[in-house]
Amino acid sequence: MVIGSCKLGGMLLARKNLKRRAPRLRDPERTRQRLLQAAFREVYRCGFQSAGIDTILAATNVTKGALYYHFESKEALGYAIIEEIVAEMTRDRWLRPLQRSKDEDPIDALIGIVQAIPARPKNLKGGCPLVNLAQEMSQLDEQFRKRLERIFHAWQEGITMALRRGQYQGRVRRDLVLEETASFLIAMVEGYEVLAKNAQDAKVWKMGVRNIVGWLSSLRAAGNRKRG
Amino acid sequence: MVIGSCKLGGMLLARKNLKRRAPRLRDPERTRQRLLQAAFREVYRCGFQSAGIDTILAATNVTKGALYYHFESKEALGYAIIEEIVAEMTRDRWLRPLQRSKDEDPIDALIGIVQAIPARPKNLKGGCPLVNLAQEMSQLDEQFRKRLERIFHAWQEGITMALRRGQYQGRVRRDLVLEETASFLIAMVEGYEVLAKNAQDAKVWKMGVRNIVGWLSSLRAAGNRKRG
DNA sequence: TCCAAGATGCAGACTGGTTGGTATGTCACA
DNA sequence: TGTGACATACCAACCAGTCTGCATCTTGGA
Repeated sequence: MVIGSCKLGGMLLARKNLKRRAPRLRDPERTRQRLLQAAFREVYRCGFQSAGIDTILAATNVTKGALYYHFESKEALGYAIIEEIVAEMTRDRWLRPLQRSKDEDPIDALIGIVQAIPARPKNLKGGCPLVNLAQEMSQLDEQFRKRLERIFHAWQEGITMALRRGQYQGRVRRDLVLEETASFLIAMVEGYEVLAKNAQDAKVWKMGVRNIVGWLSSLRAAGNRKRG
Repeated sequence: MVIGSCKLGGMLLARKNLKRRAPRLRDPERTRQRLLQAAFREVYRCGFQSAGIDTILAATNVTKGALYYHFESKEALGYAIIEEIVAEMTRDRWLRPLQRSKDEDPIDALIGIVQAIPARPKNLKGGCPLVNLAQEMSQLDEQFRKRLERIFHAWQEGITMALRRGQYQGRVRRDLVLEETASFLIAMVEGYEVLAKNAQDAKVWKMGVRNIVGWLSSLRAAGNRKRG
C-alpha cells in the first residue's frame, strides 16, 4: 500500500512544500514508484506473462503514456520489479538481519528469520515472489534469469558468511560445507513455500518452519546445544 | 513423441486391419493422446496461461475442431494434463518404485529414486511439471489446486508408508513423525529443483542430491548405518 | 449381406475481445 | 520557451472459443 513512500520521497516532498504549495502535481519519482508497486502486486497475483498492463494502470490511475515514459517495455518493468522490489525484500528479510546479528549466534539469527516469515493467508497463497518469478521466467528470458540469479547468489552468500562467523565463534559445526549448507536451507524454505502455497494451509507452513528449525539446530557445534 | 501410442491402440489397429486396410484413419483415442502430450509439452515450456492453443495444434497437425471435440475448454485440457500425465509421472517415478521395493530398505529405495531423477539440461531448465503448475495455478484456479493437491497427497502418503514399513523392519528411526519427514523430503526435492532450474546448472542439482541423500541417511535406525 | 441413416470425429473459416505498444497532442514547470 | 511528464486515441496481433459443413464409422433392419 503505502510501503513505497520511502524516506527520500518524503524529503523531496518537504523541500517542495517550502518552495511552492503545490502538493504533488508532477512528481515523476512518485509516479514511477506507484507503477512499480502496482506492477509488483499484479505480477505477484497472476505471474509476469499474464499480468496486464491495463490492470496495473487501472490500479494506479496512471495512464499508458506515463507508464511507457518511465519504462521502455513490459520486460523493463519486470526487470525493475526484480531489482528494486524483490531484491530489496531479500535484503530486508535475510541479509540485513544477518548482518545486524554480528555477535549473536548466527543459527539463532537464522531460526529467528525463518520463524519471522509471515504466514498470513495472503502470503501463503501468493508464495515467495522470488520463487514465483524464477519458476515462471528463468527458462523463458535470460535477462530475467540473470537478475534473479544475482538475488539467489546474494542470499546464499549472506547465509554462508553468517555461518562462517559462527564457525569462527565455535558455534557452528566445523564439518559443514557452508555454501552447500546455505543452499540447502534456501531449498528447504522455498520447497516448503511451494507446498504451503498449494495446500493453502498455515499448518503446512508451520510444520515446515518446525522442521527447518530442527534441522538448523543440528548445525550447532558440540558445545553449543541449546535445547532438545 | 510416439510414447502416446499405447498397447491398446496397437490392438485396435490390428483388429481394424482385419476388417479394412484403412491403417489409422479415425482413431479418436490416438488423437486425444497426441493432443494431451503436445499440450503437456507446451504447458511445460510456457506455463498454462501462456500456452497457446494454436501452438499445440501446430505441433500435432490436429485442427481446432478436433481439440474442442475432445476437450471442453483450455481448462479442461489442463485438468486432463494433471490427472493423466503429471499424476502418472509421480506414480511412475516415486510410488511404484517404492511399492516394488517391498522388502528392501525404504531409505535405500528413496536414495535410489532421488538419484534417478534425470539431470538432463532439458529437465533442469524445465523444472518439475508438478511444481510448475502448482506454482502458477494453485492460487488462480481452485480446480487446478485440488487436482494438484491430490498428487501431492499421494506422493507424501507413498513416502510415509514406505518409511513406516522401514520402521517395522527396524531400519528407520522410531522418533520420526513420518508424515512430516515425508513432506520434508518433498520440500527439499522441490526446493532444489527450483534452485537448479534458475541456475540452469547440473552442479547445483547434483549438490542437492548429495545433500538430500545425506539427510536421508540420517533417518536410518541405529543398527542400520551403511556408510559415512 | 447390404444399404440407409444417424452418430461420431474432425476440418477450417470466422469472431469478439484482449493485449502490448505507439503516435500525437498537451499541460506543467524551470 | 523549450523540455519533461504525462494523456488519449488508436492499432495490429493474438487468442480462446464457435459454427457450419463434411467425411467416416456404426448400427439396425430387410
